[in-house]
Amino acid sequence: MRLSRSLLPTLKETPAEAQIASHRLMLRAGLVRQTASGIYAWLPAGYRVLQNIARIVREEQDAIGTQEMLMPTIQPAELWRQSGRYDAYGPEMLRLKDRHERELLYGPTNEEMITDIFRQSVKSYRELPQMLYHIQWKFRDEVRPRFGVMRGREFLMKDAYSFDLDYAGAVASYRKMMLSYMRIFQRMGVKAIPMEAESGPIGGNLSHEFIILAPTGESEVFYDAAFEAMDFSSGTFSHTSDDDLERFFVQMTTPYAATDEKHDTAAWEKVAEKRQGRGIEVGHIFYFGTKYSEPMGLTVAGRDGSKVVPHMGSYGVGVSRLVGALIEAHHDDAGIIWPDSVAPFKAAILNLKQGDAVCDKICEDLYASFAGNALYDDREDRAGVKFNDADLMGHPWQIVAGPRGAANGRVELKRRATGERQEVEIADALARINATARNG
RNA sequence: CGGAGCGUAGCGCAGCCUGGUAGCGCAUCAGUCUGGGGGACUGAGGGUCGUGGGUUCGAAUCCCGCCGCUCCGACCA
Repeated sequence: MRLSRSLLPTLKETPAEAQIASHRLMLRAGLVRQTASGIYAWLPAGYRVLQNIARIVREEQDAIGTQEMLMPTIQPAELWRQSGRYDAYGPEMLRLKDRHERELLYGPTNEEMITDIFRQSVKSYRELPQMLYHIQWKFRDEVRPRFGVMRGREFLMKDAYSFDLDYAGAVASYRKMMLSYMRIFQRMGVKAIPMEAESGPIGGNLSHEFIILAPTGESEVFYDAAFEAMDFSSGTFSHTSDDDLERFFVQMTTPYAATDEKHDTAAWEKVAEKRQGRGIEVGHIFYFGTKYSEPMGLTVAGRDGSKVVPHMGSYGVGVSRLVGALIEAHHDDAGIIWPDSVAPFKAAILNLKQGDAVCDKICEDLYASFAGNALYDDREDRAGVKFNDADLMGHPWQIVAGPRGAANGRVELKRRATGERQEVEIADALARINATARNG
């Protein structure tokens, strides 16, 4: 994108409503604008980040064999009556009526709908197990939205659902999902730790929430330093091997990890290397057996012809929340520091002397070589403005083209995360940038 | 849902207490000079003061209602 022709409204001052760092920075960096309490519009740069996060989620879900689909945001009340949740859910659910007075709702989650769809078409044990997911907007009418996109009312969530013939199968699905989640968060450059959780209104009895560490997180967390060295990149564990899944699950659930709600001081005392900090919940997985399949009449024929009620689980990642959470984990006084894998652009190109033939040529050539994956600051502004905006927006790399180096065909390359700057040949700058993994 | 606060130009704010027809900084536009960390000067544009009603000769200012937003606490991907 050319900055001079982009809707990328950076702010020098912080709007009064923003309190925490990520909210302030998202507004100042021109990523989002609020349209109502807890409801946000995603501007071009913010939307690119959102899509990058969704892309990583998608790739890692696909990698363990989860099928992507898309369910609607609006659901009939009837389905929720079948599960018993229509009355149980309470005022957090946004209820609507159409012109015929039919009762509808804006989905806060999709267990009922996926169960309904599944029961219509799947009739035999031969078709199980299956895992399905979609990335779709949800609405929960929070009493008190706050923290920008981290606790909005409308939010983008990846929700997945597993269907297995029995408990053992469901546990395997659950572990695959946990593995997929660890890979997702690792690729986004954050340390996530699964912690045992209450299963809440979704129901069930096996549940973990994924907490990423950030100094401004909402809850206090306690964990064993053993988590810090773990690596989940592909190759370390196979999602098709039961032994690997077992080994993985044991590794994840053996070291101590708890939020303040479930903190056990006696067990904590025994941890050799203690870590304590703040955390933000970005994912939550549940096994809930037949909580929905049973009342909604989902059955398949078993091997012997008898009816089998599938065991289910559901698995959520807060995609839009992650945008805020990643900023909480990666920022400094000057602005955002995007991990390479989710940054809206690979690099920013700063033309320090717009209108200078040599600078313009260098920048135009550079910009063309990025094929749209760079932000070209071609504004008629002074150097300081461009430096500050680039730092604020958090591009992993800045390529600075000014008259000082341009005459010798050199540019300055700055790494946002470290602040390191050096003058290099143009080709070297491109080589170094391309060496950083685009997709994490 | 309990408690508190705010709404005046794109953003940040003053003015309100003690009514007299709106101001500051930044941003924007034009021009000149500048040119490697938010530059300087000159000039210009932009606000039915959230909204409806009331009091008054006169309301941003006082009174009442409504709407919106935020913060603290209880609750949540």
